Amino acid sequence: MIDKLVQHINDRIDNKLTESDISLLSEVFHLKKLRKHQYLIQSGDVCKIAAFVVKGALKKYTVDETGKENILELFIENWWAGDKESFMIGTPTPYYIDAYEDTELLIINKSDFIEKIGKLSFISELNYILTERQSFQLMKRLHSSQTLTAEQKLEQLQNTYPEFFQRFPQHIIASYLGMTKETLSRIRANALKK
Amino acid sequence: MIDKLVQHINDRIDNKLTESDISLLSEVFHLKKLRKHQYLIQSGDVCKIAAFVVKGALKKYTVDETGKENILELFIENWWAGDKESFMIGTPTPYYIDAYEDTELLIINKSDFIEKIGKLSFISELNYILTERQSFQLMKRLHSSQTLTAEQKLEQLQNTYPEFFQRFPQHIIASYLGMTKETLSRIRANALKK
DNA sequence: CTAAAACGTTGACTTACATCAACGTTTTTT
DNA sequence: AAAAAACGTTGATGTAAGTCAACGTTTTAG
Repeated sequence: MIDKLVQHINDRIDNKLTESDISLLSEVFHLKKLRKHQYLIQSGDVCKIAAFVVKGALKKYTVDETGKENILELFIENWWAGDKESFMIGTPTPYYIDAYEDTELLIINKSDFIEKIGKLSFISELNYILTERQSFQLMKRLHSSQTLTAEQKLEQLQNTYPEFFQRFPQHIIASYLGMTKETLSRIRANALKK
Repeated sequence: MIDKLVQHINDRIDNKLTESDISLLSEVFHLKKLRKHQYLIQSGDVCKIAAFVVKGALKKYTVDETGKENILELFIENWWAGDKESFMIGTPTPYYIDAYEDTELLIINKSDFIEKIGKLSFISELNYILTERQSFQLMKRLHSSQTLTAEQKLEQLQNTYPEFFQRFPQHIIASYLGMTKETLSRIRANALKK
């Protein structure tokens, strides 16, 4: 179970993990299973965990006054799910995260993170790499959100994360792209004609 | 000149800079002045510098086929201007950055960054803090971009960065918010009525 | 000092996308 | 196996914001 996390880390850092690193990870991360539709976090919670997705799929979203879900991130295997700002700063999260499929996570709680692994160099290194990549991707998504047509947004997602289309239904993809399911449906029907 | 940078760093890291840290910074950063409308970087360049804004104001934007500017970031005093992805990875930047006012920057080039300061702990710490904050802010901006009305976007910006309204004309603010200058103008006229 | 840009506003018109609603199909639940 | 929920599509209609254009004001440049 911990193997996928170990490999995830080894793929990203300079020096491979040692046996003792790995046994420390096994100690502080524990397995959590979520059934489809179960929440990992809910709006208003302070996010006290970081979660690595071993298996399954989740979505991160807000809910507006009218009850409409607005999806910000989708997570599948080898992604980290959670609200990093809430986790790091301790502010209540505005997001919900729930499992879209039955899901297995490796969870670490905040106190273990801070006391036991937060200061290890491989964790800092990983954390930095992931945060930096996250910010590069968000900059691109913001730019796309502000400049592309619905059709271009779809095309871009098909190029960057084609796996999402295998894992999530269209109304979820649509929300992630900031459009309605009807618009996405029409665009796809249109694209097929060409 | 270096003082503002020193203070910027001291405000963000745990242990204050030593005299030798400061003299190292003075050595690797040099002052660059940009006249209004001058470019700091242009689309297609590999961004080989990081720039701290001592005085002035800049904008970061793309230009589409029709020549329309699309502003992604605005920089004023105490911000870092540049394309971090291009700087770090060495890919050509898609952005232009130019001075909107006469501007003074403290510049460090990539080789000095890597060889002389990149591995210092205060630089890693600063870099991490700024990158993390950037990613938190981008997440919020993405969410706003996808969920708020033009009027709500304006209101939010007035709350988060009121100083922008003193430094940049409305058509620049409008582009930063992902709307046209006409829309921004009408929204403001409307808001006044209330 | 004068000309030229840059800026902001307003009106008329257009458009991309949202909303609302109905319906058929597939998947899940019991 | 039946019922319910989730999903995807299509049509009719609405609307927020974009486009185009004109014009007055302010700022900048020669």
